[in-house]
Order: sequence, then C-alpha cells, then structure tokens
Amino acid sequence: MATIRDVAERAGVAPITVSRVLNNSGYVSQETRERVESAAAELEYVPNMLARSLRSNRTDTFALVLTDITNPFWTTVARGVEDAASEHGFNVILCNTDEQVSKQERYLSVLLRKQVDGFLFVPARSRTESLDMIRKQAVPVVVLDRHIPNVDVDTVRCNSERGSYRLLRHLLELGHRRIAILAGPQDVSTSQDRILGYRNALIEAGIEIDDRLIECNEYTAESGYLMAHRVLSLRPRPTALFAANNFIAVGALRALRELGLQVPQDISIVGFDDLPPYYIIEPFLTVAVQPAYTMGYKAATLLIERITQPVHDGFQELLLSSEIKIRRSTQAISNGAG
Amino acid sequence: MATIRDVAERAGVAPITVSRVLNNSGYVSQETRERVESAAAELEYVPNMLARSLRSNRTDTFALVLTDITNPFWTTVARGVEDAASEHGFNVILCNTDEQVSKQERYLSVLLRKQVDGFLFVPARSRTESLDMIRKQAVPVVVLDRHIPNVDVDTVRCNSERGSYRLLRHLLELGHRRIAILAGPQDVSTSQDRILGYRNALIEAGIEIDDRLIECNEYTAESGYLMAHRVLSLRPRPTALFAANNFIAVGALRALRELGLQVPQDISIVGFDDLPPYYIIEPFLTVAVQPAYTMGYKAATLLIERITQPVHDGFQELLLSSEIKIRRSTQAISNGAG
DNA sequence: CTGTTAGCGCGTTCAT
DNA sequence: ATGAACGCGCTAACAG
Repeated sequence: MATIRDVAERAGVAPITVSRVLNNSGYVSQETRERVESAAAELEYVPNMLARSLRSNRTDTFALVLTDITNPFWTTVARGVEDAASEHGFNVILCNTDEQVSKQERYLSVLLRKQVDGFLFVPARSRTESLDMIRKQAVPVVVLDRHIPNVDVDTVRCNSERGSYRLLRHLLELGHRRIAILAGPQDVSTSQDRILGYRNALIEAGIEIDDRLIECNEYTAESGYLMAHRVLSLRPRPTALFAANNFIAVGALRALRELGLQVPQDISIVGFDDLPPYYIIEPFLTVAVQPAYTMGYKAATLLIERITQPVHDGFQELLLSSEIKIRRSTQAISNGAG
Repeated sequence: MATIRDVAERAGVAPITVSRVLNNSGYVSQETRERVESAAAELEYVPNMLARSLRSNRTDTFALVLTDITNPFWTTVARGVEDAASEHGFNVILCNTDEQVSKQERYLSVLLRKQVDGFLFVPARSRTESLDMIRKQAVPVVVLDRHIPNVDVDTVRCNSERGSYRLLRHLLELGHRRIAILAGPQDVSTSQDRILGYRNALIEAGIEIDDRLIECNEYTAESGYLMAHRVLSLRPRPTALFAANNFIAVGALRALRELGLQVPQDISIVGFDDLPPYYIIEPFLTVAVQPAYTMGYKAATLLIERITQPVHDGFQELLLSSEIKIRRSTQAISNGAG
C-alpha cells in the first residue's frame, strides 16, 4: 500500500504538496498537480482515512442507528439520510438494533471508538442511558422519529398523536364506537403517542375507554397477527381496528383473512405508514402516512449542521405531520355489525 | 474527549501502562491496574480506534457488501455473518448496493480508504473491475453467493444450477412440458446458473427450448409481476412457472391472482428461497431453499481466517447445496390444461 | 506556490 | 513491573 510519501517521492515534491493536491486545499500549480496526480494513479494510491482523521479530528462519517431496516418505512428514511449525507460529502454507517437495547449499546460504543462525527439515533427504548453515552463524549446527536422525555436534544419526528387522532376521527365519523388499537411497544414514544391520540379522540367523542381494546406488543407482523386475534375474540367484537404501524397491519390482515372477515364489509381497518404494493394484496388501506424520506433528509441535514457548526443557540425539535389517505379499508358501520 | 495520557496522569502512571491495562497486554500489578481502571472510568475514557488502528494496521472490521438488504434471504445471510464476526471480535460494516455498480464502486472506495481488514463481497454484476479494486490493494476478499468467471478468488456460494435442475425435474415428473422461467438479471451468475439448470433439465427430457418462456429482469417483486404477465399472455399458456428468487415469486403470485388463476389447480409455480410467512398468503410454495445463514457464517469464517492467517495455499471455492421443499404450489398436470 | 516542523493518540521496541 | 523514545500516515501552522 503506497503512502503519501511514496507519491511525493515519485512526483518529486514534498508530502504536503501531495496532500494539497488530493484535498484541493491551498495553491498548487497546474503542472505540479498533474505530476502528483499521475504519480498517485501509477502507484494506485489509496489515502488512509485513519491517519487523515486522526490528524484532522473528523471522519466525515456519521452513524444512522435504527431499529428495523427490513421495514420499508425505515428503508425510505435511510434513503433520505443517504441523500443528504452525500450532498455534504458525508458517509453513513447504518446500524440495525432490532429494538434491542443491548445491541444498541454495543453499536454506540463501537461507533464512539471509531470517532464518528455524529449520530442519527432512533432509540430502541425511551430510556436516556444510551443517549447519555453519546452526549458524555460531546458528539452531536439528532434523535429521530422518537421522543425521549425531559431531555434537551435535537429531534426530528412526526406528530404521532395527531395522526392517530385524525384516523380515529375518521372512524368515529363513520359511526364506529368499538375500535381496537394494536400498538407497538409500551416504552416506545411513537406507540405511546398513537395510543394517546386514540384515547383522546374517544374521550372527546364521549366513548368510554375499554382497556381490553388496547393491545401493546412489537412493531412486527407476527405481533400484529397475535394482537388482532386477541381483540377479535372479544364480544362484542370491535367494528374497527387501528394498526399502529405497517407491519402490524400486515399481521392483522392475515388474522382477518383467517377468520373469514371481509374488509371493509365486516370490519374496518386503518394503519400507520404505507407498504410497498407487494406486501399486501392491494394498496387499499386507509392510513396516516409519515413523510419518511423527508424525516431522514431533514434529520441528516440538521445533524450535519451541528457537526459543521458546533455552536448554536438551543436545541431544535422538528415536528412533521402525517397525511391521512382514505382508501377502501374503512366504511360506515352497518346496523347489524358488532 | 479524554486521551490515554489524561488517564495516565490521573492514575499517576505512564501512558504505556494504561495501554497495557486496557489491552490486557504485558504485566501490570493488580494495584496499578485498579488505579488505571478507575481513572479511565472517572474520565469516561473512550479509546480512539483511529489511533490504535493506525499503529496496529488492523481495524478489526470487515465489510459486507450486498445487493438488497430488504430481501429476507440477505437479512439471514447477514445474521450468519454477524454471528461469525462477533465470535472472533470483528465488527461488520454493512453496505447495500441495490445491484448498482456505481454505488458498489463508491462503497468499495470508501471502505478501502477506511482500511477495512477484508471484504465479503456480493458482486452486483459479474464484472471483474470492482473486484480488482480490492485485490490491487491486497485486502482479503471472499466472494459470496455469486461467481465471477476466470478469477482466482475465495468463494462461498450455493449450487444454483443443481437446485434449479431439481425443481425442473419435479415439474417434469408431474407431467409439465411448457414451463416458463422468470429469472434475474442476465449478468448475475445465480440467474445464469438457474437458467442453465432449467435448460439442461428440459433438454434432457427431450423438450425443445422455447426462448419466449425465458424471461430475465431484476430480482424484485415488480419485475416478477411484469415477467409473469408476459409469459402468461403466451398461447398456449405455460402450465408451470419457475420464479428464480423469492421476490420474483411474490410478484408472480400477484399476477396470477389478477388473472384469476388458481395455484396449483390452474397453474403450478416453484421458487428459489423461502419467504417469511407474512410476505405471502401462506407458505405453500414449492421451493429450493439455500442455506442462507450457513452461507453467511461460513463466508465470514473463511474471510476472518484469511485476515488472521494471510498465507495460504490456493483459493477455496465452497459450493453448498439447496434443499428442495415440496409443498402445495405444484401438482400433476391435468389433461385439459395448457 | 512550495517546503519544514511538529503532533494527532496509540502501541512496539527496547531499556530499566 | 514500569517507562522513554519512536513512528504509524497524514495535515495544521508557520515559514519562505
């Protein structure tokens, strides 16, 4: 592996001149530049980022730590992050925690040692410990998608409570009174917020909360399947389901199929976040859609700003809104239902 | 950010002693060790891997460069890789190329500059250029899943031709004669091999190859959907479909649904690699299943061996075999079909 | 426009 | 059992 010194010797200049050519920093005559460039090419020189970063105190790399890369929502977020990063010359290291705090802590520790310039962080659970690991080292961090209570930190997320509330309003306007929510983990803020929106809408409508209609579990299809079966075994049966994320919706639809319940004739269902066409039979689900790409893009842009302009006044909390898409999975309640 | 020197000062020892404590190298008295450890804890010291790696010429990190992390097949491979890596104290950087050579080259370049210790490489296309980038820098590499012709390189993959052949034998034994294959990209070896197995089985059975029954496109559901519609518009219509990967199968099943064709009554279908239960209505597909986890695990183990024991005699080519799982998507041809 | 010096944080080598 | 000196590859700071 050739070093900058090898290139310098071959080009008949000092190492620093090679550095200047390769980094486009400082003045170099056209002729010298060409000599250096061809020397580098001939030697197949590859700059050593370890050395460069050690000297410059920058890796031009930040981490995107998220919870489930197989979920198309996160894939889209990641695309937004990548685009913003590459526009500013940053590399992204993607780490998948599977919602496990242990995996998350291992990643954070490795990334800190590797001196990443910053973190885009989707906390696996709403605990503050992991975040503190980062903040103690004074590395910039933007919390993405989720909220950690009582902590001053830059955040980009979507208003889950409001999205949830609006979905519920839609169902209530269709005459539904017995509505179940299949939520995510109890200690994840998006799940809490969606439950909150659900409760508030029901209370506002003068409907008593039935706790058996509130299920909490993982943000997965398996979990959605199980939760759906539980609430559908209740009598009177709910006339509408609210799946708190896209994978839960997939599992719930499967349960409905098994029970021979037609959507929307026999039961209505709404969800949070879209699915690519091939995950379900057809894109017919009424949903609240979060601006996934924008979330990623804006969060990355903010992080990069924090990295490149460390001084700032106060933290930002960016709260985006979701769009309600009414499709064919909801209909007015029929008199015989329930 | 505290450095090793800060810790040394606080503990009243030389930096090298701190180094010895943190790396468990050399002799340190129990008392000194404890003083150093508590000093490190108090200062919340985080070792700088850049400096360490620059000195030691190792990053204890290798890259897994693959083509589609959203595909459960690759997710499983990645799990095998991660497990093998963590057993040996290695970190994995996962990079997703989306089958795009440009993205792939950008990643390889960055990773080389970051001095990764090795590559687990799924070439986006069967070209040798990208691989040469790595080999010129004398970084260990194991090619995974795919074959690059006429190149001496360690490889771990599955025998696609044989898996394909056996699926075809199964269909032929059920009496099918008009069988379409929905394959992946023409320049990806697994796709080529699956077509080869298809052709050989048909030729052996004395069936003339109809080129209109051989479709090539991406390894995606969208592509599977399009290819299925094309071959299903032919007359006489094929009596069986062979989807060359799991996502193609998802798309093909969707097309069959649209056309109102029942599986297996109206048409048989076989696939390559399983899908988690929630991707399709039910796990009823007859498939060739590759040992995804083992592929990842073995490939990572081989790579780590190459990294830690650079001298070896000759390259290895590990060829695993797939298992045929006969389920309910295939049945003997009825006389009226076609 | 180009070069010299020094040092980023760490671990190897050799000394004590 | 502990420490001093040095250098990994690169670039900031300061000449000239």
